[in-house]
Amino acid sequence: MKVYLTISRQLEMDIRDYFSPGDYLPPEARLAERFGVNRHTVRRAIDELVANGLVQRHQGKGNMVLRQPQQYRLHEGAHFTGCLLEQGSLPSSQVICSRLVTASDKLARELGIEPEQKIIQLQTLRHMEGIPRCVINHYLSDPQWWPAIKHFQQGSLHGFLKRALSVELKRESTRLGARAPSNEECRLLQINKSVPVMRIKTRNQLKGSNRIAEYSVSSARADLIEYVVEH
Amino acid sequence: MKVYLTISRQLEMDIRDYFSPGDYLPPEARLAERFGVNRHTVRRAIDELVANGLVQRHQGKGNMVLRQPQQYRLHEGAHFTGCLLEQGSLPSSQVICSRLVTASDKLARELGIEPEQKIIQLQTLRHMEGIPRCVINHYLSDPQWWPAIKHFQQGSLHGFLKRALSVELKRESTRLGARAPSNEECRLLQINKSVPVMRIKTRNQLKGSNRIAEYSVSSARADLIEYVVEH
DNA sequence: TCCCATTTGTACGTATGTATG
DNA sequence: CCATACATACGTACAAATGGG
Repeated sequence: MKVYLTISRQLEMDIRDYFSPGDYLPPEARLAERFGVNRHTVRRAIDELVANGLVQRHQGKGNMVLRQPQQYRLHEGAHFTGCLLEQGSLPSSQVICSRLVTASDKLARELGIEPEQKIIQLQTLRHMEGIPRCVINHYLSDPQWWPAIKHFQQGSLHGFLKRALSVELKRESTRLGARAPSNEECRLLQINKSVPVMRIKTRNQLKGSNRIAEYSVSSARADLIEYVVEH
Repeated sequence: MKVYLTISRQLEMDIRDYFSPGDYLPPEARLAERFGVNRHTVRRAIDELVANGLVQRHQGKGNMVLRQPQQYRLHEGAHFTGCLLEQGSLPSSQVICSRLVTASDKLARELGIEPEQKIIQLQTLRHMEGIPRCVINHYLSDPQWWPAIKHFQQGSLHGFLKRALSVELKRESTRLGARAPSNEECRLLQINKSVPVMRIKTRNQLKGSNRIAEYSVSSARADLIEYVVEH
């Protein structure tokens, strides 16, 4: 029997019984000592856990438990179902970071502005039942909103814009795709590369105008989220 | 710069220039010698190619090239854009197979019928520009349609139903997700496991009734298709 | 800022097991 | 049975990231 597979299974059981998501496994060196094998063999075993999305490696820190083995049966019911049109008005989002950036060519095109202009970037993360499920990058074309926006912490972005700036937004377009997650998405959503993310790109106009005020890209864990379209 | 990454990139270029899908790379030992590195380092480089779906390992035989690197640049423009609501009415679909099957519990639930009943299954594949992009499984709850349906070869299913059976369907629900492709989807869409598929599940009622007449599951290559939602 | 201990990441070397033809 | 080629496992060393003093 392959050593790394038996170790991998033992670690799975350990995780189930003694660890919680967010915990760090013992250092590889210690595990190697405990199992009486070389550190490479432990690494190979942990590779399996990483490939199965159970564990995430953090250089210099350790190997973090993402979730329990019995929880990672994908696509077996118990999905969350989101509404496709609620983007930006989600009440339970939390701001990860917000800053002024210069618009890339691509972003400028989406926002209908000239490249190199300053825009506001806002990154929010949405949890449900304590699990991060969706990360959204909002791009706002009007840098004059910055003094107000930088105090936005959590809740509904569109609600905040209305309250703080008397601005109302109207959906102009919605595009829908899927792809393998970026490294940053893996980190924020606590997944690994094998779990696709669904991506929703929306453009929102200022109400009563046809200028694009906001462009947002949402990435949702495809193993936990399913969207419904309203008819 | 990390050695294994530069080797991996060199191998990608070699594959593009000198290898065809189905070819075998030189043995790892030879590559190690050629690059002046240890065999483990070559293995690590090939791991990257395997993870990107470029190469498959065959113990005792060698490492087989699956496809060319330039084919797998994902999400770099030149997407096809589909409309989310056109399912079943696609004119350019081609029937892969059609048959009478017994409904599983899951399908019965979706169709609102009892399990074990006979239903019609229709599998269609949609090409665009010669590339298979979307495979759809249609399930029709009324087996009496079978004599007519079994002659359906290509075109719009909903159009055919209207012409041949005077039946009109109306969308009742649309659900949207993404996941890694099944083996069958890999085969039909000519992709490998690293390319996610977007899945659209729809339920269609008989017009003027609320019985579900059709349940369909569409799987589209997420690297080539983006859907737009009409407002 | 800098140093240091800890921990993961990369790279080398060697040996043996296992599948293929 | 044999040669070839990939798979696993041992060992060693140093690089790179992290966090605390």
